[in-house]
Amino acid sequence: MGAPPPTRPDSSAGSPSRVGEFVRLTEDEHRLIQSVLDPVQHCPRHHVLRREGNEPTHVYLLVEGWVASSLSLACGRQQIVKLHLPTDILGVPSLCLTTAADSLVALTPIAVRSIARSRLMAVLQRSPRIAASLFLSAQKERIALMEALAVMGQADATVRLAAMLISLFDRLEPLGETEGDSFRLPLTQREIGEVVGVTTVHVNRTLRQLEASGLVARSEQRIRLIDRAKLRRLAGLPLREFQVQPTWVADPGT
Amino acid sequence: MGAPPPTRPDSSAGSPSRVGEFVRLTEDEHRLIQSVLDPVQHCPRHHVLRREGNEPTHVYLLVEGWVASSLSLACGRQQIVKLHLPTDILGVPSLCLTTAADSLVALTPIAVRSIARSRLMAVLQRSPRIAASLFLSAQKERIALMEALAVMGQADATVRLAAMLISLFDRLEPLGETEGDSFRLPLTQREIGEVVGVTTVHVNRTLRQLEASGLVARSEQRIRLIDRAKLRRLAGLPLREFQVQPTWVADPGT
DNA sequence: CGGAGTTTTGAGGCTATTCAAAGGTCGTGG
DNA sequence: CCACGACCTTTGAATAGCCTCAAAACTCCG
Repeated sequence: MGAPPPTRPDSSAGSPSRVGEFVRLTEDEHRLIQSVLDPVQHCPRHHVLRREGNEPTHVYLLVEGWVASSLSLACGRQQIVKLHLPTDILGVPSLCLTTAADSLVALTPIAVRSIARSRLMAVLQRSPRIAASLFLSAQKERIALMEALAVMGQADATVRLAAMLISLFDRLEPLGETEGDSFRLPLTQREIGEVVGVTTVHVNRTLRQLEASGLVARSEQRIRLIDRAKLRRLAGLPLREFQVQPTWVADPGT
Repeated sequence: MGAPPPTRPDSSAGSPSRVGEFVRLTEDEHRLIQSVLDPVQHCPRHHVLRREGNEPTHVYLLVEGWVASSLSLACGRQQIVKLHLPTDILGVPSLCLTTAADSLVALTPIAVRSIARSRLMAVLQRSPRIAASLFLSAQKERIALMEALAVMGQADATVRLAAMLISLFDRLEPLGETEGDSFRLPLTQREIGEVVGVTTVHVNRTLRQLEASGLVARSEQRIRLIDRAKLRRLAGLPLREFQVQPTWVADPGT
C-alpha cells in the first residue's frame, strides 16, 4: 500500500495532461511541468496508490487506466467520488490537508507519474499562467462534483446510471477511447454501485432495465449508448461550455 | 434577478474573507484584495444574486447572511450543493464556464461585495501567494463536496441530517455564530430537504426523531446539538486537519 | 381577519435494500 | 487438463425507508 508503485519504471512518451486545459502553455511552461514529473510507473488492478489517512506527499498524473477516488464512512460503506481517466491528476484535493481524505485505487492496470507536493506548489508559484489553469481545472472538478451531488440527491437509480454513463462518454470521447457510441467500461457492478450510491443488486436490475428499454447494450466489458440524446435528457444535466483560453489570462509575457 | 443587488450601498467594515485562509497575507496583499472588492450591498431574503444559465461575470464575497448555491435538474427538482456562510466567496466554480452552473439565492437578508471576474483573475496572476491560497481554498471546497457526496450516496436521512448539522456547526463556530452548542438555523424544512436530498415531510419526521432521541433540541429557528460527539460519530466523517501556512508556499519575497 | 407559507400528522405505495442462492467466468494449483 | 475457489452476475422474496398525496394546525404578515 505505498505511494509510487511496485513495478517496471518507464521513461517513454510525452504524457499529455490536463494541466493546460484552460490556458495554452508555452514551450517553457511545458518543460517546467515535465521537470516535476517522476518516471512512468505501472501498477496492477487493485493497487492502492494512496490510502485515506496517509500523508498526501504526492499527486499523480494518470497516464493510462482508470483509478477510483473514494471515501469511506464510519458505517463501513464506501463511496467513489470520482472516476479518474487518463490525463487526470489525482490526489489534488488532499493537498490542503495533513491527512488524505480519499483513497486512490487502480480499477484497471494503470500507468502513473508521481509529482511531489512541494514541487507542484513551486511550479504553481513560479508560473502564474499554470496557476490560473490549474485553478480553473479545480473549479471544473467542483462543477463535476456539484452535478454528481445534485443527481445523487434528486434522482432515482435509472437517472443516476444514465448520468454516469453520459458523463463517462463525454470524458472518454476526447481521449479517443470511444468507438462510435460504445466504450470499454472496466467496472464491476459493485463498483458502479459505489459510484452511483446504489447496491450491486439494484445496479444489476436497473442496468438490464435500461437495456430492455433499448437505451444501452452491453457485451463483454463494453457498453453501447444506443440513444445518447435520450440518455442525456434522462440524466437531466445541461451540456457545459467551458471558458478555454480566457481573455482575462495574461499573455506569456516576459 | 440581477447581479449586484437592489439596495443601499455601504462603505463600512474591513470585510474578512477566506482569501487568506491558507497563506498569511501581507499588508500589500490585503490591499490588493480590497482594491477589487465593490462596495457592500444589501439584499433581502430570496434575492437571486445570479441564476444558473447567466453569464458568470462576477463572484461575490458574502459579508453577512446565508446563501444557497443550487442546481436544478431537468426533472424539475432542485439540489442545494452548498450553504454559503459569511466570509465565503460565492460563484467561483462557474468561472470556468461561459454559463453559470449554479443559482445563488439569499436564504436570509444578506450583505455582499461583488468582484468582477477579470479583476479576480488579474489578482490571481499578480500575486502567486494569493493564487496558492485560493487554489488551496478550492481544494477545500472539493473535499466538502466529496464528503457531501459520500454521505448522500451511502447514508440514510438521519445520518445525512447529522452530517449537515455537524458541518454547519464546525463552520459557524470560528465565525462566532454559535452560542454554546446551539446556533441559528435559518432554513425551512423544505430547504433542509434540498440540502440533504430528502422530501420536506421526511425531513420533519427525521428531525423530530433526532429530537426524540435526545441528540438535538429545536426552538424558534435555533437548534442545539445536545450530544455533539454522538452526532459526529453518527455522521461518520473524520475531523479534517487543514494544512495552514504550508512550508511549501514561498515567503512574501520582493 | 384573511392568506400564504411552514410544520406536523396520517395512510398507502413504490423504490431500493437485505438476505439468499444459483449460475458464470476466470485464474490457480493439483 | 480438470477441479477448485474467488469473484462477479443474475434472480427471487421479504422488508424497510422514503415518497406521494392529503389535510390539519400553526405562524407570520399585511
